[in-house]
Amino acid sequence: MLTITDTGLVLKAKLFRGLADPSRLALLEALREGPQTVTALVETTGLSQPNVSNHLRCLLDCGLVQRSRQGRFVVYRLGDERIAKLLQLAEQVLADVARGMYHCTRYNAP
Amino acid sequence: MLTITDTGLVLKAKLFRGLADPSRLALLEALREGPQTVTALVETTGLSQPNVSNHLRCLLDCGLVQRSRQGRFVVYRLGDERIAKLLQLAEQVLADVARGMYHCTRYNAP
DNA sequence: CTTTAATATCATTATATGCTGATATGATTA
DNA sequence: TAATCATATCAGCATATAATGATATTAAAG
Repeated sequence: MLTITDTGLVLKAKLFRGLADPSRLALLEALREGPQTVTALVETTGLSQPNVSNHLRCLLDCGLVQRSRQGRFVVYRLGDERIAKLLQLAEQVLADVARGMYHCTRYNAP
Repeated sequence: MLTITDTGLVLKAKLFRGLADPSRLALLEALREGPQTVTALVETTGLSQPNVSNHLRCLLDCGLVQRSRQGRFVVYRLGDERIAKLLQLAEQVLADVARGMYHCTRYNAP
């Protein structure tokens, strides 16, 4: 019996939920280009600064990004190369499944 | 500027949200073993029948699973081989990031 | 054609979560 | 040390969504 409370499943769900938001995806995609300061990420994504910090904190807690301070800036980078691979694989899947996704009425962005 | 309303980002977020729930993951993991009827999935996962049907509908709309009728049973299977690859890659990432995920206070299952 | 089995849908509820605006912290420069 | 820049945190609101219980649909069997 594959119970829902199984730790592996819950962790995997958390990982995917980290990726399941357009704002966080925008941040991760931006970081695919290379490390960025918060200010740069705010400009790149057009999100508010608190919102960016919130999402980065979330991604940091989950290990999806790392950070380091440089003077009064904080630089974020992807936490693992395979995060980029996950994003890439998702793109490939979407290339075929995109039509279904597009018409899916659930999980619409606000 | 990588705006949040960018179609690609929104679709990718939807794809990940399809995977971002323990119940749906349990269903997908079960289907990794091979095609299954709804009844079998209910037994395997321990979820209620309406709940399973709801999630399967969601996964179906998004193209993550396919279905076909066999007598009065409906058999579901994964919609694309790469779905399984996504799940596998996620497992590998988790092997390294699991500690962070485990302590992440957000996205806790109900 | 009536009954039963298998699956799907619906309304409701409770919870989770993303966003905003205000504010706090931390680090540099004057 | 005061002022300023960069980032983080917090409370509150609005929305999204997962689960449940009841009910509808579809198909086989008697």
